[in-house]
Amino acid sequence: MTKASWLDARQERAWRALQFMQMRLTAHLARDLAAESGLAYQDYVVLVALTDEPEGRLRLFELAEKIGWERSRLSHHVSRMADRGLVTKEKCTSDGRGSFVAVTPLGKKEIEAAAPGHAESVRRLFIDSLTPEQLDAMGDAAQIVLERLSQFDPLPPEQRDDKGSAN
Amino acid sequence: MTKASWLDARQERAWRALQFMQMRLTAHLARDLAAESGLAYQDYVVLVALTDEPEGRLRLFELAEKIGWERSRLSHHVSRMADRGLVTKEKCTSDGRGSFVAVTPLGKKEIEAAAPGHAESVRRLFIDSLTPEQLDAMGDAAQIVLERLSQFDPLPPEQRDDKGSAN
DNA sequence: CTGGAATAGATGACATGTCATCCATGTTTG
DNA sequence: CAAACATGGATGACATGTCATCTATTCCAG
Repeated sequence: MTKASWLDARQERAWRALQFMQMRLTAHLARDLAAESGLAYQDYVVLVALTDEPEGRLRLFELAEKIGWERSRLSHHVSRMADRGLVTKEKCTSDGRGSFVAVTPLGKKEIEAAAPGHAESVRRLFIDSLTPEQLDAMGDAAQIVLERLSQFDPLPPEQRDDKGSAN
Repeated sequence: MTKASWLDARQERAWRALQFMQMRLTAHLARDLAAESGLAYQDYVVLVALTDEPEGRLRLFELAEKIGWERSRLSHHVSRMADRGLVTKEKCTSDGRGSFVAVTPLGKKEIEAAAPGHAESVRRLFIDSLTPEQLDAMGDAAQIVLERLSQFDPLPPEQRDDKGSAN
């Protein structure tokens, strides 16, 4: 350890454990998902977000917001998914600039086939390791961090005055 | 929600919050780091792992293990870092196949310049949002998940018989 | 010691993500 | 209404990650 930062041992432990957990967990989940379906984890995220909508479709920017991706990443990825027939792009009539992404029947089929297995993986690899209390504690903590984070986030990357007074 | 999986609402909430936290947090940290130093987050990880060692160097496979990366990813990335003069590769005398990666003075300088700012970001964006108890709880939980995970992990991706009896 | 397996690492082809930029449309304001 | 500006999205160049494969070495069984 020695350096690594100016976090104390405890903080450091927690921080590293979290990072490692995230890394390992997503690698594992992605592997399982790929093995049991033709979907990459990213495809899964997109498809869930879409099928989750009553219309089965969203404007690109809304979808990006919903899943927390950058616009351009989503644009690229949706194109690739469209090539594979998992989604389609539809022009938006009310706003000439925009488009919708919509799940196709194929996409729906794939996601429905993949979801139970994925959920099982999540349970097996993550949820089942923890008590409900621990899980809640993690969820609550994550929520809190997210809320704080959003106070910083919207700012254009410039005006951070660190030691400042606000918040 | 409706579909999304076979997790109950609580589990789902926690799981999603964690994922989002991770995503936002690392994006933010990477942005801060890049703004304040010439380092990408990945560079930081590698350099910390190396400077953390008494010798300032590690075999590639050890480094990969330590930071949880795939070999090939590390190999590529170390090459790029070597091109930038942050690390060097040294032949291993005791094992003709292997090499060491070692921090260079430049790498050391950069990491030392970057570390305090990064630590500050971690504190500001993550640690300070939580009580010490919450932080510990997260760390402990992550540790537990990691340990369970390692029971699955070493298996070659094939022999998973899901509904099986083991564990 | 020798032939086969395992290991360390490099490499190239390809998939994915990021960044800057561009275009078209929409929105605002004088 | 027109000129400036903002927004949604696409795009191409480039950075990064993954996968399969290759080479060189080491290890191990006979």
